[in-house]
Order: sequence, then structure tokens, then C-alpha cells
Amino acid sequence: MRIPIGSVTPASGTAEVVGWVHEVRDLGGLAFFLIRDRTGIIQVTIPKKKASEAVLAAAKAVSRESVVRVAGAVKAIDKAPGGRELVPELFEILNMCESPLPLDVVEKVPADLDTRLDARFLDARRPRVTAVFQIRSAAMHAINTFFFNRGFININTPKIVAAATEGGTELFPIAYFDKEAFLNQSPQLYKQMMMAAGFEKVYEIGPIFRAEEHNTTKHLNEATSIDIEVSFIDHHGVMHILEDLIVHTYQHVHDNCSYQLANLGCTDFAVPKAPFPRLLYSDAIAIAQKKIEEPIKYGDDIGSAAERVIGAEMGGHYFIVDWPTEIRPYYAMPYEHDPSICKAFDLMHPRMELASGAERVHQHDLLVQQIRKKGLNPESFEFYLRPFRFGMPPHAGWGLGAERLIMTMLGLSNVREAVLFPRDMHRLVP
RNA sequence: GCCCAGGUAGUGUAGUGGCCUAUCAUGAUUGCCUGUCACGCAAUCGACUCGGAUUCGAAUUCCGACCUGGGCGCCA
Repeated sequence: MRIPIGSVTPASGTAEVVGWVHEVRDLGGLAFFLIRDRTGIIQVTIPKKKASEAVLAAAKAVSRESVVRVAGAVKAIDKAPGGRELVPELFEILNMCESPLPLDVVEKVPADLDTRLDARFLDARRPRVTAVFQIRSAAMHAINTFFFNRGFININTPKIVAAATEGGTELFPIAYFDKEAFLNQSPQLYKQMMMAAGFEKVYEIGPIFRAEEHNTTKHLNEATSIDIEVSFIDHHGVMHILEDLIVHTYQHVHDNCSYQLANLGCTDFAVPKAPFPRLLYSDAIAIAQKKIEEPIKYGDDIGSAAERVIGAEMGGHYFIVDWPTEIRPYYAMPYEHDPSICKAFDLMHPRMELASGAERVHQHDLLVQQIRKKGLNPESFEFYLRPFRFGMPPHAGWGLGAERLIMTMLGLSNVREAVLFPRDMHRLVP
């Protein structure tokens, strides 16, 4: 019976493991093989005088990164990684690996991201890359559990749509029989429609597509969005949910992924504390005006340079709240006392924006008015506007970028590190 | 879309007109080595993105193409 390498201990007695040949060190009369699976690495030691002919033949023939099955006695050895080693009675090559390798799995020599992504299957064998995706999986599990425990209904909305949701961002056109269609940039309109359906609390984790020709370390043309929409709640309510979710997710990773965090060198993994500070948009602008050279004024978007200096000032996660209505989408609810600002917010990590959300406009006529103000045609949104005439409850929601969450959580330098097969301007394969 | 910087063995690099039959590391092949853990030692193998131009001479200068990284705008 095969057991995971991470579970092999000096107390195991005998063990059978399967995995990849990570490294070979042949000292002459004694040879060391490091065998790796997704749970860890074990040293296999072959004393050549004592080993069987079959074991010697296989050990001589095998190449690095070949798949092998090894079985034998487990011995406690202080000098070996994990304090144990395997002395094989069986050393079977399940599949040979070609040579040379497209990149160095052991990482004695680094590889460019481009080279790594071209051979992602091999790149992902590297323990630190495996760790990123194991942590991403754990984080997603925590997020699903969080919503399930709070009574959210998990929904799936179409990714093939007829029109833009908000205007502005570029869409990917696709051929849809004899009609014009696009890949969806956001589940925004659909999750709002489910408020009219009385679902009250919905969430969706799914792909979003943006055809922007951006060339940065924090943008993808295909990203994963974690979206919620909740009825009978205001923007403060959904901000509470968001900060609780962030803390819960960090805590889950902290409690369940110590091996992976160690592989990544995250020795000081800190769980953020809620509540996160609420910074008024107007105060954020004031900070930026003091600290950066390029001119920025009330009513401007907060650019990368401003984002960085404000982030440095805040030191941790924070919200920017009460944005000018003019620079937010039409579905953000303006304040009654001052319609020039609205109940919209962004969740920020010191490095970048993670999420944005708002209390939504739920009154049909106000919504039409706001759509017009943005220079958009309400008629092309009829499928969306219709529910607002048939009992749409007050509601609020947000969308959180999954890759950015993982990127900032683990201190990754490029968002592509948080995606198995990233899609950007230049990359469509693999 | 705009602005920078690049493209040299499988991988990562050095090389700014002749000293390049191209540096170093890693890797692969072969040999030696019984406690390695970036094992060590020796030998061998393996590269200037493509096309054009300048020049006695181009990896190096110029033009074009293709490809890549980064910054900005915009956003998640």
C-alpha cells in the first residue's frame, strides 16, 4: 500500500512510496535519491554492496523527474531530511522522464516566468509552486464554508452574455450562432436579479473576462471573481461580511497550511484583525496630495502611485469609502443628504485594490436616471431593469478578486503566480 | 493603447567592432568516490531570435519583423 511521503516517519517500519526523482547523489558505493510527491520529499539510500540486482539496475537507469515506486525499510537517520530514510527492496520505474528538462525543478538555476508558464506542468512540481495552489485551494474551501455557514445560496450565472454590464471595460466578442455575444466581465447584473428572486444572500465564484490591453503584474484577462449580493442590508453590512471573510480565510490558511507556508518561506504569516479602518475617499485624496508629485484632485481615480503611498500610510487592509458618484458605476447608491457621493467602497491591501462594492440603487426610476447620466442607453439594459419594477428589495454586494487575494496573502510578485494557466495579452497557450 | 528595457547552450547568465574557435553556473554523458544534503573530482557535449544594411571584420552598430519583461492608464 502506497503512503504519502509526508506521512512516512521513523516509526513506519516499512513503507511504499510513489513519486518523482527530485535529485540524485551518487557517492560511489552509496547512492542517495530524493523522491518527491505533493506531500513532501524523502531520501532513498542505496548501499550498493547490499542492494539487489534489480534495485541497482533501476537506480542506474533512472533519470531525474522520472516516476518511480520505491518500497523498503524506514530508518531513523538524523542526517536525512525529515529525520528518516528509505532503504529500498523495490525500486521500480513507472515512467522514464526525458532529458534535458525544460526547466530546473530543483531550482539551482532560476527560470523566467515565461519559461515556467510554457512548462507549467513541470514548474508546478516545484514545492513552492505546489504550495501556492494548495493554499489557493484551502482558501477557496474556507470561502465556500464561510458562505455556506452564513446561509448564502451558491449560484452560477452565464458567462456568455448579450451586452456589457457597466460600460467602460472592453469585452471579448464571440461568435454565438448568428448573434453577437460577449464573454461576461462580471456577474453584477445577474446576482442583483437574484435579489428580485428573493434569494436574499447569494454568492458566486467564477471567471470574469476583461479585454483590456493592460500589461502589468496585477491584471489578467481571465480572472476569478468572488461575488456576493445580499438583500435588506446596506454597504456597512456587506463591508462587515467582507472583512470577516478575509480574516476567516487567512485564519484557515494559517491553521491548515503550515507545511505549504514554510515551503514558501512565509514564516511570519499574520492574520489581519477586523474591523479594517474606513478611510473616506476625500481623506485618501488628501494623503495622496501630500505624498506624491503628480497632481491628483478630488474626483480623480486613485492611481497606482497614490494607492502605494496611501497603503504605506495605512499599513494593512483598509476600506476607502464614500466615493464621488461620478466615478462609480450607475448601480451604486448615492447618499440621500449629498447625492454627489455614494455608498460605494473599495477594499484595499497596502499593495493594491482587492474588492469593490456598494449599496445598490433599488429604485427603478433612479436607476434609469443614473444609467442615462453615464451616457448609457437604458433600453439595452431592459432585461436588467425589468426586475426593478416587480418588487426589488434594497440590497448591497461586492466582488473580490481571488488571484489578488492569494497574491497579497502570499506576497507573490506577479498575479500570474496565483493562476495555473494565466491568460494575458500575450498568452493563450497552454 | 502609450513609454522604457531586453532576446547568447535545455535553464539562468558574461560579453559595448578584431583578444570570441563566446564566460560562468546548472544540466546531460562517461570515469572515480560508502553518509551526501547546492556532495566532490576529472574529461566530454551543448548557444549568439529571424531578415536586411554598414564595415576589411558584427553576438556587439543601424533598419525591419517576431518574441519577452517592466512602468503608466484602467480595473478585481
